[in-house]
Amino acid sequence: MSVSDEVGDVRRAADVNAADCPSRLVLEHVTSRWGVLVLAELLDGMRRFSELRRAIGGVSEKMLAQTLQTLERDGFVHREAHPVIPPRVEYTLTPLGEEAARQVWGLARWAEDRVPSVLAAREDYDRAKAGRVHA
Amino acid sequence: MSVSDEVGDVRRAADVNAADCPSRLVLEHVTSRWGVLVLAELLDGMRRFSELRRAIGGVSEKMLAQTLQTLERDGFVHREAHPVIPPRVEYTLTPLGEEAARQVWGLARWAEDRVPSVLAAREDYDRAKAGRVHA
DNA sequence: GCAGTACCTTACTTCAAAGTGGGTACTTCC
DNA sequence: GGAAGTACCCACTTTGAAGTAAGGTACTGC
Repeated sequence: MSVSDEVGDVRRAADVNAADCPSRLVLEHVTSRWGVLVLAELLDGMRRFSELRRAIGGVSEKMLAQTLQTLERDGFVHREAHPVIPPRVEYTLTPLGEEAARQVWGLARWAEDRVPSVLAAREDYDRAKAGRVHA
Repeated sequence: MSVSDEVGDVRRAADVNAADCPSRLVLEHVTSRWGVLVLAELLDGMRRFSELRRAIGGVSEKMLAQTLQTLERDGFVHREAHPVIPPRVEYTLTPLGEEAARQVWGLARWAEDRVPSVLAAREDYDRAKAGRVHA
């Protein structure tokens, strides 16, 4: 008899190690290629669509729009469209989104810092592997 | 004149917002679908290949092997193969990998906790959108 | 002597993610 | 009056990530 019988609720039910757990999707959305960068950028404050596009190198309009929609649907970003000409749409983090953003921002910062270590590790690995092939 | 002229080194050069920055790849490896789960699992200590396979629901042998190789090459995971029969291979985190694992573990935990909030947000979003269509 | 175990690798296939190029509707700038 | 800016959407194509299935080794146990 497990912890959550009796009622069909989700007390402690979420488990990322379960293949069909919804937490997997939540995780995949915030750690997605562009999701990470959008969240990190928004941590700095409100941004317009084209500001995000310019800030995040290499993102296409399509992917940015798609990423923002996913994040909005999950309740991480708030979208405010002003019915003016030219169109003005402002994106901000929700409290929930700020929690996520803080974590991925840390990760992004860490990745930047550790680039030299990783590059060195890769060289070691590749050299060791090449050596094994020739031997 | 920028901060890093004079020498061709990489002082403060890493920037995740630059399309061609290596930090992008580092980030993508640790935040990859299976990478997150492998790192989080290894935070608990040494694991064998088949232990990881059993622990992480839904991962195929191919993807697990591939993920472990990527993480090993980047210097996050240490692989120790014992030449015995049947083969025994032990995976552990390197100090660098532990830094990454701690962060993604936090993210995984957070995702589990926030599943109800996200599910609720999605319902709101979908309901609002459906309403707009019918109106 | 065949199944089973452990740790993969390779080949083939599938499918979703991502890029490309177009269009919209309206305004301001030159 | 033509270009540029704004915030997208849509259709199409390409890429690459992932799943499936099979093979391979060197044994152990039945």
